[in-house]
Amino acid sequence: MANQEDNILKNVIAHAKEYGFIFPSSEIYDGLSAVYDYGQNGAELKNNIKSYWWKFMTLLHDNIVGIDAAIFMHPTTWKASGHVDAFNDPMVDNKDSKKRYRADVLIEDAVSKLEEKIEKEAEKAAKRFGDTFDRAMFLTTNPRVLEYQKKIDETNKRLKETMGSGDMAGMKQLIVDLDIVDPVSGTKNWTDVRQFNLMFSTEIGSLAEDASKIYLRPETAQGIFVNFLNVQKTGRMKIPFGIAQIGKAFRNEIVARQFIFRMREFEQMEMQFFIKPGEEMKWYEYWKEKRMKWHQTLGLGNDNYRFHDHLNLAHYANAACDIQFNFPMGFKELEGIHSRTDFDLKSHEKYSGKKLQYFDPDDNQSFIPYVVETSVGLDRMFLAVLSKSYREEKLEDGSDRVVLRIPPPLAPNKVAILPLVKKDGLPEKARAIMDDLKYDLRCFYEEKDAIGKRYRRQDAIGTPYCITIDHQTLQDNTVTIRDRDTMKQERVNISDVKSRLIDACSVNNLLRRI
RNA sequence: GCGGGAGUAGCUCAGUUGGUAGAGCGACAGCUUCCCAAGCUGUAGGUCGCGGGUUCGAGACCCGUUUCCCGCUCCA
Repeated sequence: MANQEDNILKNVIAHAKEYGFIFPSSEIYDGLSAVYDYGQNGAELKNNIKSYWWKFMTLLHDNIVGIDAAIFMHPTTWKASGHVDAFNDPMVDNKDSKKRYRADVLIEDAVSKLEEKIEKEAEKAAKRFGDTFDRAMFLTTNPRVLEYQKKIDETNKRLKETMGSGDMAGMKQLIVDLDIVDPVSGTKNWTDVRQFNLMFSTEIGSLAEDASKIYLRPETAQGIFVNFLNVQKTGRMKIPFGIAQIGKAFRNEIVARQFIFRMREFEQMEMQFFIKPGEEMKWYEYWKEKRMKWHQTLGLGNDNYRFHDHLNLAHYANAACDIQFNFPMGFKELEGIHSRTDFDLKSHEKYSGKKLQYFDPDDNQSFIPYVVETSVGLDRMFLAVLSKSYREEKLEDGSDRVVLRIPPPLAPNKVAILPLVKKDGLPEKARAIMDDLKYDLRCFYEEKDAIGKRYRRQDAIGTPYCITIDHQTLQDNTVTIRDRDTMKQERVNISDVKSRLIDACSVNNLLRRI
């Protein structure tokens, strides 16, 4: 079973490359780990997914507007968001409690416990010896104290060394040697110590001495939060309202694998919805339902989606869940829906010294809004569509075909224009038909090879319709429309073709069904 | 990050104990005009992932490196 599913992913990856959807980045130089390029068909599919999302947010909701913030942001942004602290320290997880600690803090705590032990020994001795107690003498001669002190000195020395050299293994060994237990679970079941440096950095300013370090954003959300007031004021937005954004984000993942599921450079489609404090659970439920509906309307199969509640909440959230999708490698996160409270705006207020509040004219009070966030991984969405569309079919006549049953509004090409033969004026007629369609529909023209072969080629890239121009076309202005999924053909008048195809292939019509 | 496997034409692969690369499919051009990939003719593609070593000689052997896949680990 698992093996079969592995093969599906493998075949999808091979198909994606062979038909111009996804290529490994800089492949002629052996590629770059966990970085991929979208090819001629992939770029179209990706743009169509973006369009479906963007229009859903900004056309269907008159209280949601879109922005496009820069990838570079002021470094303090990432202090306020919590990313600098969480991403740049040596961290270690306890596998039982699932809690994450700074390794150096754990070790320092252990040292202070040893110091407390020495102090206790000294107090005990002081009681026993009364006035004759010589503390300095005791501390330098008592064997137990000396043992503790030796351990403290040694630990401090090793901590300094490992921190200085970035020796994570040495730090882990220190945790093991000190028998440090997790205060929550009480176990010593630790992961390796890892330097969390998940943000990519670069320098701004071309003069080396003036250059200052800045980060490539690890999430797009902060671009929305820092623009909260700009948008609210210039757009005269009234709460509740949302700000949507599609853009790239970057994370230097330790392990990035599974094709485009986890990449170092990826794209997010995010909407932050600003609301009154106390109403967050209402809106959280509202957006859970809305977003699920958006996914299911694509028609990839409702059983392939499920909610997954977060048990361990991130530092900013008071409720969070994923919409998971049934990928070839199993159910995995496709979209996150988080109730972020006022964590982000409050933090930006603190760091920037600027008020980030909303004045509510109803009760003449200003407050920091709460936020409900929905965030889709665009590349994951792409993988969801591609992997569920991919079919290896056995036809009635015994032959095979590979078809991408991509929802027509998302398909890279909407229609292929195929003259049955390349003579007798059929190509000219076909070109004329295409010239009429090309403003509204992405067309693909081809006259080479047998018609059946051309149909199969279109199946492989997910073109939902093929128009075939034959000799009868020249007589009565009819063509056949061949359906990708049923492979059935229907003869229709040329004048009816355009509206029919637009009906079936437009993103806007898909939106109407949500 | 650790362990295992793989990297030969666009794709799938072959290449016998080391003697300086092949097939099928595909692509392209022409013929054929046949509505569901399989007719005919011809053409173009590879310094065998990269670097080094052993050897008279390496796609084959050794070392390093890189990319991908699988398992473990990890995953705001």
